[in-house]
Amino acid sequence: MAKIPDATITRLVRYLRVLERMERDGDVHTSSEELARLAGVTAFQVRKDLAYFGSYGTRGVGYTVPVLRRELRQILGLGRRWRLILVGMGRLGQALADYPGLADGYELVAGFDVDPSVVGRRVGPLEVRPLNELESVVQSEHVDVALLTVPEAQAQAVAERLVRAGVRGLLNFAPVVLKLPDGVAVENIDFMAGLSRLGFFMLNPRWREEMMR
Amino acid sequence: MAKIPDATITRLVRYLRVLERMERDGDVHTSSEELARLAGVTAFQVRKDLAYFGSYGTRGVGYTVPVLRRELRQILGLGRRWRLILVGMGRLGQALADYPGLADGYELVAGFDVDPSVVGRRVGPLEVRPLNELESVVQSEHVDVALLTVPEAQAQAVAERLVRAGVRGLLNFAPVVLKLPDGVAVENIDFMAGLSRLGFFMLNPRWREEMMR
DNA sequence: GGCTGTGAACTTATTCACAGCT
DNA sequence: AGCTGTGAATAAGTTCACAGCC
Repeated sequence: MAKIPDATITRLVRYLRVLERMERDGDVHTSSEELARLAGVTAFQVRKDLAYFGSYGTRGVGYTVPVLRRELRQILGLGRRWRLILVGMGRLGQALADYPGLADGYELVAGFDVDPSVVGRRVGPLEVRPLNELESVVQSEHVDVALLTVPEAQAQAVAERLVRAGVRGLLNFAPVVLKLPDGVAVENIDFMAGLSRLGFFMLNPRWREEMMR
Repeated sequence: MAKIPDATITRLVRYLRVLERMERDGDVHTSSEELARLAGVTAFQVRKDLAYFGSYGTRGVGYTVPVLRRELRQILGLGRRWRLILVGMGRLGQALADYPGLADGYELVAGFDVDPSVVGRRVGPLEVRPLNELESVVQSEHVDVALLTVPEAQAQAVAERLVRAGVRGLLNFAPVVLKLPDGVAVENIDFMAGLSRLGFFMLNPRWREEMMR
């Protein structure tokens, strides 16, 4: 099977959001046209993106919202409930701990911090544990993914500990490029990088067509 | 001048980070080779990315760290100090308000919330203002960018208010695709989308080469 | 001699047109 | 007749090889 552009994966997430809204609104039937409009892409793109994975619609008819939704959730790994931990329970970690949207496809099993004044506190559904329990909890609780919300300076070291302990995926909120072995999936949520890109686009409003200088 | 891939912009941010570390470490001189290694890309890519904007090195010699750093900051709009506001002072907003990294190229001028129990409180360097002062502050304080940290349900409406008030850039933390007029720069910081992509990559460790099914 | 800057080759991604089902 | 699924055409982005300059 063909190699899949990772822009496709990003778009699948969008389609899924659109479908989930449709399902909440009670819509049962849709088309590549409508999906495209609501996701802000072209109908060609929708069909091509889906075609990488299979064929989920009916020619001449369209797509059935709950069916396509289920398939996309499957593809994106939301078929299983990933087990997550939060590492770093500062304000960002705390905000994530009781973000209700997480409850959907994920199970938050623990939160860690080094700071003794935070350890033991209850945050959302979690009691904060000391960082030295990290390895044992990752193993005993079969943790899949860590949300890394520690300060920049510690991010690389903590990430390495997590990988050694057996975590397979990392959602990194620190503004550093983590160097980790292959086989570990990493996504970066880097708002400072976003701000810098924003600066560029504001300075160059016509950057899509022509460039400054 | 040529059209610039936006992947290039994302990489420029990385190069800048590498250069800033080099400068802190006192390195004055570098090469496309070294930059590439530290940024995790190829030397060709570094040179091509820079070439879109000008020529900042010396043939046979390499690049001067402070010079290239200054140029990249210029390109990414860090030459000027953007004026920011925070809209939504929940835990995420609060975490951003006293994130020290922001102080660098940005000036946080105000924070807003609807919740009367938050309004008036001091958060980091800010006193939280009521949302109905939004328009007047955006104008009087010449706000460039809003960091949008309101709940999903309000994001679109608040974004529209911000744009009408004259904000030119939006860093959107809500998991929705904002529909806004052209000319407004938007960057999305969407950790739920990141988690979904992570799920895909964990299910398909060889996604780069071959695909499942 | 060595490293940058860049046109040309190649690879990947998107757009399109239409064949294939229902 | 209508809308999906997909091979082929086009466009975009990356890699490369080497010309240009220090």
